[in-house]
Amino acid sequence: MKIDIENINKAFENRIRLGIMSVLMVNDKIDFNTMKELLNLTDGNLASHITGLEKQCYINVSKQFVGKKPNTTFEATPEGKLAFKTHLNALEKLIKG
Amino acid sequence: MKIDIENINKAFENRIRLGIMSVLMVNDKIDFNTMKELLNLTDGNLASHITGLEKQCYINVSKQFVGKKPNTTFEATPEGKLAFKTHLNALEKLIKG
DNA sequence: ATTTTTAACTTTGCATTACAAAGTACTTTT
DNA sequence: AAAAGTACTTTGTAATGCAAAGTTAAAAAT
Repeated sequence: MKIDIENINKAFENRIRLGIMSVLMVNDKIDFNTMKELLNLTDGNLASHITGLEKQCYINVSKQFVGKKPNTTFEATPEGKLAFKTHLNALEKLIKG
Repeated sequence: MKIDIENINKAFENRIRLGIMSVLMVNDKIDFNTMKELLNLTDGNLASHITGLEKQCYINVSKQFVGKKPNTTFEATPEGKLAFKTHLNALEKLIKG
């Protein structure tokens, strides 16, 4: 009865990144400020977690103008979605002994 | 659609502590070395996470002799079980958007 | 009797992480 | 011109994670 702790992805251990990914599994695209409010974060904190996930290629960040305001949006990559699902499976297995 | 990230307990964020608690939800008591092997940890690493969980009163640690060997066992406190369940509920909610 | 092993830590040292707060740059609204 | 919004980056500090080595004490082996 050895326990599978390897498939628990370090990138998703943190609750903020867990939150970000959860949001991005349900919402195709979401912008900076919406995410910030959903998760109740400071700008800097969100930005840094986003950078982390982007570096691992789990999300894509794109910038455009909406009306005349700059707008940054996030979306999960296929790779990110897969990794997150794997993570959730590992979590589930772990919890169910 | 604000997201509940507060009920995600920081004490259980780490995968090792998550593993420890999962094991202790299923197994009433478990000893140091069994836990160590289950989770594939070094002595020091297990000891430090155990100390963390004990300080929060989520687990109890007891020592006795089995045969003639010292034996340390862990068990989750009622408080710990409740906190862990709350954590899992928060996780589930989060994941299901 | 002395060495080795087992159990369970504690300490050390280093690298990483988390996060608030302040600062930056550029734009737009007032 | 001043204030506010968007999206960062930088700074500073504290906490975390973890392997590896060291410690203590009892037990088993030689």
